[in-house]
Amino acid sequence: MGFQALPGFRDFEPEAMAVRRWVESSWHEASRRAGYQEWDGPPLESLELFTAKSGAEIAEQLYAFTDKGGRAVTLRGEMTPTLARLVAARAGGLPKPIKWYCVPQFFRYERQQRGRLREFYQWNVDVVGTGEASADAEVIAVAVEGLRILGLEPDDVVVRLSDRRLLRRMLRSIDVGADEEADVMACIDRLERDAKAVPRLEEQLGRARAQQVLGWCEDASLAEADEIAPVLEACEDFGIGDYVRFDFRIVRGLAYYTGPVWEIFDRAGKLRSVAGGGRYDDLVAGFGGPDLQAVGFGMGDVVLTELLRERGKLPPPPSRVEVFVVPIGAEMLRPARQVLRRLRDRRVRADGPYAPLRVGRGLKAADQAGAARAVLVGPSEWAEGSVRIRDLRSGEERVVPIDELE
RNA sequence: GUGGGUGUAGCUCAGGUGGUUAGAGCGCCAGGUUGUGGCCCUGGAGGUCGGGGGUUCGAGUCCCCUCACUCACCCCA
Repeated sequence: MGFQALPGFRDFEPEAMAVRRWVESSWHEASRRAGYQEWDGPPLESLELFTAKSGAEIAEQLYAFTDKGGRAVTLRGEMTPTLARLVAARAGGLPKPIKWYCVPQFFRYERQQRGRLREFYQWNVDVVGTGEASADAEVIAVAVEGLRILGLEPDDVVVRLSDRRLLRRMLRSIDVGADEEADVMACIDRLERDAKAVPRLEEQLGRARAQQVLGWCEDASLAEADEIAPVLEACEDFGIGDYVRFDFRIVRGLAYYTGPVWEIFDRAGKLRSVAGGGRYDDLVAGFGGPDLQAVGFGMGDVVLTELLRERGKLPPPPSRVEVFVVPIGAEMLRPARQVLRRLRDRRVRADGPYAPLRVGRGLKAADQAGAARAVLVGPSEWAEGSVRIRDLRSGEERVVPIDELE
């Protein structure tokens, strides 16, 4: 059987690579359109950077090991600690708001399943240094723009938005204390996918209060709450109203969210979330940096690509070259190389055979390379300083002087 | 880490209750002759049937172990 990629790791053969680049290019495009600058950090970090905020247990989920210098290190499993580190070190000199994005590869030591591997690429977009709802809406709009560029529309995906402050306020109104809050939130978070969540909620809160919580999950009027309305309003302005919907059940697992939280799902609800984000105003300070508010999101390539495939949105494989040069006879091999060189100088993607071959095979190779045109370099035309250009689709041919070839 | 399902050529899959040199389609390569492709015809390469062990005269087919994939749990930064 030989060697194969480690579990949860992927090979990218040209076809898969083209898809990855296509997805990534939409991420770059959407980021740049909104004025975000790309940045990156090291793929290997000190383990402590990750355990400092998340606790030692996080090491179980990380590709952590001891390096040859005896340092406890880990492949990065997320970007937030690195971002916090950079911002903590440099924020003083940077104009606010800081609008940064990155497309790093992450590693997580977890059992793989659909939509979840041990290695993946994730688009991260963050705004640091403002608490305005307009920033929350903008990062959502940027995420949606990335999806839109890929051809995903409101009937393909939905942004479900809630707010930690609203959630906390509502729970306080039925006397859920700070100590029970985390457990109750965890229940709400899993109401959809876990049948046992409702009984557990009733166990924690009693039947009456649990019913109230379930009622909020169906209550659309909560979208008018002070915590939610400004974000929704700004989303309307940014033209993504059709994509965004208030949903009380969105909690997000992370403890560090402090305001709006949201996740993007496929409309069919068959896949894991495509993206998730929210406001984390205390995190930068928590990493020893200045007190800066922040908002951002992450979008992984794995679920997104599955969704695109399922919806039939993947683009056809790109052609390898535009032009294929076919020498007619062995003595035309050298002229064919010179033609290739001329084309490539003119930034035309062009290819040709290394060894003599029959014209029929040459045209077949041209077809397989995805070329739109074949350049036939034959003795009679070459003697007059010309080549024959064949349109591979229509079959039309014309003789063109080499000097005019481009 | 726990449990269920699956594992035959590059891809998609056939291979009743164990029986001779394991098959098909697609793809790939080469011919159908030397200046014209996509169709068609012919041929070829490619598999230690995920791996190891066991039962048997004989295992792709049965049993055990292991690895991988997959679904769920866990977790989801």
